[in-house]
Amino acid sequence: MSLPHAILTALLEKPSSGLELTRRFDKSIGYFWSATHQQIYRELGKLEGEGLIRALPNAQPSRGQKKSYEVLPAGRAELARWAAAGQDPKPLRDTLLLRLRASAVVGTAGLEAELRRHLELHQRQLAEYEGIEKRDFPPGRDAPEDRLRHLVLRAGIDLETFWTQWLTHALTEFADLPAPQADSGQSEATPPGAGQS
Amino acid sequence: MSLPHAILTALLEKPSSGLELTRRFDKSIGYFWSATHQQIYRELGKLEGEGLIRALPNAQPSRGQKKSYEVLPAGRAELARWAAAGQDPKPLRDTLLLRLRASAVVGTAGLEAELRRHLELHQRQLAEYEGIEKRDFPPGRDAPEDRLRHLVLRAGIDLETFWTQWLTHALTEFADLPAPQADSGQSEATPPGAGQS
DNA sequence: CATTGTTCTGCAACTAGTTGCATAAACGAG
DNA sequence: CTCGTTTATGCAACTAGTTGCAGAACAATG
Repeated sequence: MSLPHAILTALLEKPSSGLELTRRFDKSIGYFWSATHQQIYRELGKLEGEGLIRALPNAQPSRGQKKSYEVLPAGRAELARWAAAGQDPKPLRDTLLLRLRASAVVGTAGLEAELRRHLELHQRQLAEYEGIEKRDFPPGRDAPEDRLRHLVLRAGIDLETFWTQWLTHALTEFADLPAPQADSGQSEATPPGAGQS
Repeated sequence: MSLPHAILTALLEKPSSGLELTRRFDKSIGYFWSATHQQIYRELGKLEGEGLIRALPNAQPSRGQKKSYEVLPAGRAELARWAAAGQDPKPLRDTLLLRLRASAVVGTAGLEAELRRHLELHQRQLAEYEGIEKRDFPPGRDAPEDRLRHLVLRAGIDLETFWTQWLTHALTEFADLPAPQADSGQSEATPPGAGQS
């Protein structure tokens, strides 16, 4: 139940149309809460129905016609309420870790390349974040809202740093592993051409 | 599409009934892929239907009666295929960061307590992981599968470490913020009792 | 002005995960 | 032996997110 609030935040920062929101989600906001344009349109409709936002009056409402929204007081109040409410962090869900664990049973074949690929992706993302930091947060800004936004960006940077370090470490571990077998489990006569679904 | 593979992994490590699986998901596997017992039962049914696992013959099949499963060769093959296949890391989705960003617009009231609470939760989790590390991975083990499992645990430890550090940093930032206002945005006459839902 | 491509909006169907509850056997206590 | 509790299995309905596609306006071009 966070997408509506992500949209409210984005609209408070700047009133926008569905497509503009989509683009902004692809950039800054999407870095920690991604959404497709279909989700966004659907949610805009709901939010309007609930009286939390409204279409800007100037643009006329017809299909294929740009329609911008702004947040109403009720929307702002709801966002404030939600931001302060208690919410537990939801447990991690990571397929790479899962695959690593599966590999402990079923063999590490092919995994190393995958680790390398992920390392590269995370390095790229890290570089992008650091570019943003240099551009948007030069030393010596301290409007409170800048500090908060910087804090969020820091989380992104530190997370990507963590992943690149962990992946690098994982790769060195792999380097001196016995050798990638197709199956290192407690082999119980797995026929070579066993097939599947 | 990872739950079936998580189950296959768990069953390869040790054939189990639905409830046993549920318990194991609450512990080790659930640390990076959580699942409820309903999900697990549903998925066990599907996997059996697809011929990837089968019920152990000894136990009789009646409701309320324990029924254990083991992985068939086809299941092992499918797991190996999946573990080696390419999968992009899916983008971060974190409500706390989102709420922090919202707070930059709508005011930081109540947020500090929430940060503190999360800090405590992450510290607790970190302590638990470290306990497991001490217990299950004493120095000097190097069976390849132990190394892999340790690597996964390391990821958990390092992630929790990251969060505790980031949250600590965030709290010091909060300490010298102007003062938590109910609304620090470009105030446009937000009536105090504006509403909700 | 018909044709084609792009921008912008949106519906519908599907997949994955969650919540709430139902049922059946097993076991212990009165 | 029956009543309540625990263990174990499972269905059904709901929520959130994803995928695939389609339609309306607008702009460029022959």
